[in-house]
Amino acid sequence: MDDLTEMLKGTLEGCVLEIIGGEETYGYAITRRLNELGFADVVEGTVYTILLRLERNGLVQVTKRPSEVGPPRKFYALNDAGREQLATFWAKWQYVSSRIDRLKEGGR
Amino acid sequence: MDDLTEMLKGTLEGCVLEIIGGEETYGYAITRRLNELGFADVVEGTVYTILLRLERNGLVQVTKRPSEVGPPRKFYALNDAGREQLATFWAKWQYVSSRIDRLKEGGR
DNA sequence: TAGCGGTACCAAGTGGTACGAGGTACCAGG
DNA sequence: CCTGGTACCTCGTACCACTTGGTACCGCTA
Repeated sequence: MDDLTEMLKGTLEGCVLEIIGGEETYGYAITRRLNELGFADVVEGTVYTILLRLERNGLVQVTKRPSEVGPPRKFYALNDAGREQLATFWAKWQYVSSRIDRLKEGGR
Repeated sequence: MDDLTEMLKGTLEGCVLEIIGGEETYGYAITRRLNELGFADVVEGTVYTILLRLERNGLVQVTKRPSEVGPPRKFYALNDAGREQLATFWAKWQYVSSRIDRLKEGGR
């Protein structure tokens, strides 16, 4: 599937939030996870900008831990604000996707 | 529902394409239609920029017709390239929305 | 021990898209 | 004549995913 980037705007951040909500994890692993999930073209640079934004907006708690196979990892976990933001994201997604699906099924 | 603008990026153009595909129509009416459909905050300026883009990209055929209740209207209809683009849009939407729904339903 | 591939992070700049604000103009009714 | 509805457009802004390029840690192997 080619070039989904425009369609991912506004949703990719929510996806990252959901992944972090599932378990405490770090940027490199999140990228791999997204690729697994079918977002094949999402690259590290993109994920890191999202993570920095989440941190800047106070939605995550960050913990640095050493790794045995490479440089130290920055683990991200949702805080209360993050969980709230995630709920809002899913509400918006539900709203938007249902309207679009309705439009697809012939309008009214 | 508040501020869906980021989530609409990349999908709004497809929605406009779908509306035009349903029947030949014009900018002002498309805006009203989107508002009806639940995209309440979409304003005329947004729709016009999309319509200009569609025209520039050669996806629509444009016909100007006088109106009895105001200034002349610019009617838009899909051409072959437009119909193809619309099909591509729905394929992408299907792809993206299914992956996101899967992520929502606990991952794998 | 030098180099390579995998792991892991970050920064600066680009391009596309929706939106805000404002302007023009046609028309009917009070 | 003036207001409100209809109908079009333009310019600037903000935001987001992406591109490109860089740093650095680690284990393996030639």
